[in-house]
Amino acid sequence: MTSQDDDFDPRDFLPYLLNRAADASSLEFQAIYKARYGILRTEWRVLFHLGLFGGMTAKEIGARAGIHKTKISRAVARLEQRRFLSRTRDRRDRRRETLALTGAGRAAYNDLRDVARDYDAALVGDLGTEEAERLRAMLRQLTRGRS
Amino acid sequence: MTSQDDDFDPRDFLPYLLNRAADASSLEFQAIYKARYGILRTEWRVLFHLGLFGGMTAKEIGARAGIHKTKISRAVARLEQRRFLSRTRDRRDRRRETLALTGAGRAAYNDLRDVARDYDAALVGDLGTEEAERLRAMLRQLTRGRS
DNA sequence: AGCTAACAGTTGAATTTGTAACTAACAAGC
DNA sequence: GCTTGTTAGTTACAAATTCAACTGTTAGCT
Repeated sequence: MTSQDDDFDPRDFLPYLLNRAADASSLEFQAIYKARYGILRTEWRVLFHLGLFGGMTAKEIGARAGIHKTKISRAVARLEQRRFLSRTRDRRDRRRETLALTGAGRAAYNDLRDVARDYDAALVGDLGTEEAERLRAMLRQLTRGRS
Repeated sequence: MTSQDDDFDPRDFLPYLLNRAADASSLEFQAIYKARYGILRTEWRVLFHLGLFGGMTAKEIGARAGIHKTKISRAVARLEQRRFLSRTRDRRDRRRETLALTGAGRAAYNDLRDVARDYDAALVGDLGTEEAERLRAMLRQLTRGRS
């Protein structure tokens, strides 16, 4: 497959384009949750997994979101400090602790979910509804089996 | 625009899907340039801009790639240490220095460009050629005006 | 029971990044 | 020529991330 020709422009490289679009599209939203709740990207992700699925362990969040356990551990500690979540140690298996949002955590989740919805709508507006759906499908496919 | 309904699933959020696909699709390639040349992502990006466009200043690379000048500065320093690039201070404006790949730098660029081409082809294989072109166009559009 | 391996989660040290302040060089106005 | 403002690039310090080693707990095997 490897060729000698000089006909490949790395600016077209999909991982490059994906990274740039990901960075660009995250920037504004990131500024919002940082300003409103003083949280970082990993913390927002933990928040949204708990908001969406209810109680989960750190391990499960990491597995679903593709985030390393040390990052989760530190994000959970900070969210706990800010009283956005609480931990409950499992009776059956005392290594595991189930995480759940507090009232404040759920309020933040609901707020940010709404902001995300609006922001997503703006992006979809740029692309057209049908194209945006195509995009989501392709992004899921690229992630599947590779993460 | 903001709604009270509960009908938005953050797993569909485009920045989230973009970030996951970007991470997933970068991982393998990242492992390759790290293992072969001991370089990081920003260093690879600097390398590929220089390989593609020839001599440029750090500022220009940063502007084109959307990378902050401090990251560029450190990436350039490391690439210089590894003898992948050399600097030439401009006669006309002695604040500026033009960067250019050395022989070793060009060899690394050529090698990695080929790897990138093959890797890109594998991703395109997953999506289909036409869909992949659509994807690139959408990613460029999302980046445009937002970065 | 006693031993070993695996697992959930945390922590410390080294690396990397981000923010702001800095140096050196140029440019424009007076 | 001298001030003031801007620019290219670097650096210092704080914050975040990674990697490996660690604690405490469970499960399996003999």
